[in-house]
Amino acid sequence: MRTRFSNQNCSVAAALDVIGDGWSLMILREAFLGTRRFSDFQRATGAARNILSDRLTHLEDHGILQRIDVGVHGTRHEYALTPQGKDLSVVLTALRQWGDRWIHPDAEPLLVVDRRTGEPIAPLRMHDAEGTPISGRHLELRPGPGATAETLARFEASKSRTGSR
Amino acid sequence: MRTRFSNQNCSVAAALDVIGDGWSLMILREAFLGTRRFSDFQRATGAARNILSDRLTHLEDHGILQRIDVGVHGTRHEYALTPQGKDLSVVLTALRQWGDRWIHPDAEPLLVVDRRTGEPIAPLRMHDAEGTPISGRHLELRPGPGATAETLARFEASKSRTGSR
DNA sequence: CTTTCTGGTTTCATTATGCTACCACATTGG
DNA sequence: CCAATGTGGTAGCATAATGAAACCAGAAAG
Repeated sequence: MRTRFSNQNCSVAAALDVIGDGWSLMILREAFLGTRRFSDFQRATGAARNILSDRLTHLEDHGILQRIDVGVHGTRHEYALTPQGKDLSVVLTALRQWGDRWIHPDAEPLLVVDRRTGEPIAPLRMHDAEGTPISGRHLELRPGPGATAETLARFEASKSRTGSR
Repeated sequence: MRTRFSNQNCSVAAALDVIGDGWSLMILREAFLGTRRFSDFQRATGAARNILSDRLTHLEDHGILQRIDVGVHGTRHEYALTPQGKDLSVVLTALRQWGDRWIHPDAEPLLVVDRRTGEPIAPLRMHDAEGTPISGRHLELRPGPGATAETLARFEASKSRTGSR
């Protein structure tokens, strides 16, 4: 079976179990462009109908999309982003900006702009608790409140070897 | 064959062709934790050795990792992040923060902290060109300099129907 | 009341994944 | 120097996921 990652005590792994499949992210990309109907997703992504059906159900089960009845007697519906789904815009934007920088430099297919000014938004950056931009070499990962004993053990081990990373 | 997305004139799709597979992101997560050796990646991710070998080669081919000889006579090597690979830290962080918020609320397995202060970094946000935080409803996607005729046509079509999104 | 559209499900061939075993070369210990 | 062990893979095979196409039921349109 396709390995699931959720047992790894890691939010990255947990997120990947929900959206870590290529089609899911393509569906979400379309959802952020305003697509809501099954057949529109199909046309826009090119996914096979069974795969699309499967992924839409999966995203609904995980609270990313919600199915909303539209026709009068309701076998017809739309898929809308939930707040949890909308919160993925940062992930999509991070991916898009990375792709723009390294794969399509100076030829961005799409721009994320501020609709009030028409100006592209700033590249995403990381900031410290006070809001000051922080460079990659000042970042460090360390166990949090949800760390398991296994996670803690791993950090103990690496701390003695290196200064971590 | 597994469908590739690069033909879609979209940086998200292009990025997914490079890192859009579950194992690739798990490998990158480990790389950011300081892992560099084949067997360490194997232990940490649990990926089968052939899959791991395949993905490491793929990531190297796409400029995310570079293979560095270490043993004296060099059949032994390490995989290090390139600048292009390091630039994925925003993507990983976005995924981690989303997973922390929605899947492990109040029980984050790992925290991204500023190593100088030990304080967790701020949640990623989007900002306009002047650096002011911008809310999701003010964001809009529009064709950029690399948009194909097809992309442009699609935006023309949707503009007439709705006010876009 | 027939036709078409939407939103799927089923079937089946093709690919990718995940094990396990195996292998070549290097290093280590004695 | 020689054996044992570690590293970084490949090879082969069973199983699971994917993708294409056909099929289908209910709703809407005419």
